[in-house]
Amino acid sequence: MARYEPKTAEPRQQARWAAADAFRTPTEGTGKPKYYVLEMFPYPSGNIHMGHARNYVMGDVVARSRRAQGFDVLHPMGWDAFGLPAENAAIERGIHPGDWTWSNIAAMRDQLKLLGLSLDWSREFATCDPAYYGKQQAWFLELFKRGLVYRKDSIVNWDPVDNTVLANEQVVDGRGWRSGAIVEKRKLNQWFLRITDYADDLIDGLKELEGRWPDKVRLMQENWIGRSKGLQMTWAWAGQAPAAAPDGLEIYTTRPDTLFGASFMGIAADHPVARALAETNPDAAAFIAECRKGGSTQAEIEQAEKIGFDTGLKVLHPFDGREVSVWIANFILSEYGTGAIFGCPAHDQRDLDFARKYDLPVIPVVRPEGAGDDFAVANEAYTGPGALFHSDFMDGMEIEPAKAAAIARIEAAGQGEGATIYRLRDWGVSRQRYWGCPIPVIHCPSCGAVPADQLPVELPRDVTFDVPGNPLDRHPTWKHVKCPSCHGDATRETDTLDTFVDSSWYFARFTDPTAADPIAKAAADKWLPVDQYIGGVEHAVLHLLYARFISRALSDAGLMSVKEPFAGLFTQGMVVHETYRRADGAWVEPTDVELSNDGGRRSARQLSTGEALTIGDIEKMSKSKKNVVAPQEIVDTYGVDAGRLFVLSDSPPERDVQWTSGGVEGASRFVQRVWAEVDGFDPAAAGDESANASLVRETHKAIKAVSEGITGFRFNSAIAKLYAFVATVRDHGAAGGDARRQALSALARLVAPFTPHLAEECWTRLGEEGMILDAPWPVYDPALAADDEVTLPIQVNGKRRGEIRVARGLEPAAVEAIVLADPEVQARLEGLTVKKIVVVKDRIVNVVVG
RNA sequence: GCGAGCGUGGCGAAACUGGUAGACGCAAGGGACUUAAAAUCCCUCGACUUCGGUCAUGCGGGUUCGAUCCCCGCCGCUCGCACCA
Repeated sequence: MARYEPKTAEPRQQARWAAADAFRTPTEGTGKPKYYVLEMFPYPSGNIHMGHARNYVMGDVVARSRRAQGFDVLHPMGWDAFGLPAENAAIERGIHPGDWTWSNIAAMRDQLKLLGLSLDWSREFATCDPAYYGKQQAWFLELFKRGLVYRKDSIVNWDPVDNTVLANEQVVDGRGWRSGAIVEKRKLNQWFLRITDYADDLIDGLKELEGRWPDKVRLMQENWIGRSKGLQMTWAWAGQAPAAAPDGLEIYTTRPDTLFGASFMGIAADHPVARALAETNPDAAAFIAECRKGGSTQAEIEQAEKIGFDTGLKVLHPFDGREVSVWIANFILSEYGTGAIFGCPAHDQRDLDFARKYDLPVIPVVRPEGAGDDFAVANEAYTGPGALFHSDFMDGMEIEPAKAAAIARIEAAGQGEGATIYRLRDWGVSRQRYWGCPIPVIHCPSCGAVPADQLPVELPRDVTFDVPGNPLDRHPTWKHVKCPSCHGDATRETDTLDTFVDSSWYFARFTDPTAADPIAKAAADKWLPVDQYIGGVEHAVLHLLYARFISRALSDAGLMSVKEPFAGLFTQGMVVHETYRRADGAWVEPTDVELSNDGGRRSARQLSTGEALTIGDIEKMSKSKKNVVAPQEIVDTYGVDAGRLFVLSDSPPERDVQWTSGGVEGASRFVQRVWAEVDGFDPAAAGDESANASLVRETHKAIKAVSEGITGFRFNSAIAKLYAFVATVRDHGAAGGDARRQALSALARLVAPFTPHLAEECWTRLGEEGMILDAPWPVYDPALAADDEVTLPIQVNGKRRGEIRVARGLEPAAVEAIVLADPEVQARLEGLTVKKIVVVKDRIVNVVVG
């Protein structure tokens, strides 16, 4: 009997699939239902790591099993190829970002192909290809025409050394992540997409994804959009109105019921009234400067003391007409609501902290049940339920009715209206970067911003990175063009699009990647939505929210029909590994480590130096900690199938999996065992009748368990069942003939999604025609899986005391009789009174005694 | 601070909607084969035990014939958001 040799078998099967063009997506009407499986496409950093591999293997298990179940499967792959690292490579190594990116893509494609994934490579594209981003420019202009794209001044994080805007995530402790320079706030004219137009729809749509998206992700998106309902209203000035807000002070509140508890007004340091005051009042200017100095790190915000500045301005209370003073306060956010609030210290902790510091009145207006007129708050604001008091027309009302009453009164007086506001802001998409999709707009001194008339607007290749800043800006000719409208001298927009734009529609382009239109409607209508999307939870908000938004916007523009792009979402865990460290603090990679285990005490030694190592935390595989295992090494040592199996076998897919060499060796042993069973099959041996029947039963149980494990995304359980099933097949040495053939045939088809190369080899060895790829999924027959006898545990007062074997489906009354007649049970019950017997059919018996 | 999730052997974990806790794998121990090693195969493997049992799913209560699963209160860890009015 020959050992299974992955080294020869795997390339052999991959060549077979390639020769048959086996993974090309069926396009003609096959009459089969469609299934679109997609893994989040990678950034071409140059290397496929284990995290990628686990992600794509999961997708491949889904794709291969759906195919076997009779679906036409679309399973494409591409490259999210624009972005900063390419420019950094250009700056550091003098390579053109395009060359760097394309050579990385070539390298990664080769690595990916080793994994034996059932991908339709004919649909591959990279977002940095003008054939892709030109189409993106086309729909961008369509949204521009429809008013979903606009320009406005906005305050951005500006890195003065790199001369560029930084995303919030690129600012670490107030410094640029790359340059280390202190980040400035700068006002720039930027392009925005009106995602806030879709805020409600994006929240409401989440409801329909219940059960198909992780609750966590839906919740994160809901919080991110941050819808709140309240009252937007204007307070009239007492005395002379400041020029910056002649009509009064506009505020937003979610607690209009507490209006009678107002004791001060708070405005943000950036509020127009505050800024105007600073021009004439040096103290105010100094205070505002102080506010701006406040750090932006989390710890600093947490500890920041609430400080304020009394402007001397006063407004009139809308209900009782008293005067309320207006303060500039550091804890008011200028970007949220109107940048101004009314302070109600009794029922808001921040307001209370502020009021205590500046000795402002604290007026409780909501009291919990049972509290009297003397209800007061000390240093903790009361935010619980209760009834209104000290509140005139709202006295005695509960909070919700009081809110409605207050809003009605303000609306009747024409001082404001009920309003819903969002935390979500419009999406700023301008980046002062070369390696991105050019924004296809031409600025004309007389016509303004005009859509480019020639698409694609291609990036010029001849750029340099020797000076900081955007090379498009200083390119000698690229930006100088004629206005498409008046044909006068004009300039191109030199900002490029945020790379999240590139990834917000690629799944639609995959349905027909060479179409003349950005999205080929017929193909998109056929394949979308993506039935199963798989990727990291780190994209829970940004990427997934942007993609949902763009799908809605493009649908409304008539470019596609599906508003909710991902019908099913799965977020997979990371691949983690132990870390090893030398006494001098240097990290050591696993290939240079020898582990030993002395009666449970583990120790590590560096192979190259012999030095003792400290075994450190288990962390995400990363270059900096050197705890990386390359897929290539695993393929070389154990074969792809063992690696594919192991990344899914040891942990539930949504959880992190710890890579261990012992684990992958276990997977490799399983591969050998499967092969040994198949290779040792002797069709001539008929087998023993009862063993045959038993093997058929076990086969059908395995089909059921593995099938359910795969569809339920419990790959680890499915694999455990496969391990157990192989042992079962082996233990049924007395079974042969058709029963054994069926068992092995089912085994091969059940392992196929996980270890496809092995499965093909087995298929051929079993004498089957063609490829297992085209074989149908084994069918589970409940009648064949059922045992005719079951084991019933017998409990006495809930504790297990024994068991009996009875015919399956035996009625409770009959079971009861058998149990009571059982001598062991009788011995146990001696001297006791049986109060009750609970019999759950085919499950358990519980005798309750007193 | 707010929100969500998770706590089960030495380790990763399993247990379908409340019904035999620890499947499967790793590590460990013992044995077979071998001149030896590797590989492979077999056995043991939650704790305690007077060997009949007893205790065990973070801790303390509750509901139930029966709780890893449901409810209440703690403790711990992880993640997300973070002065959002």
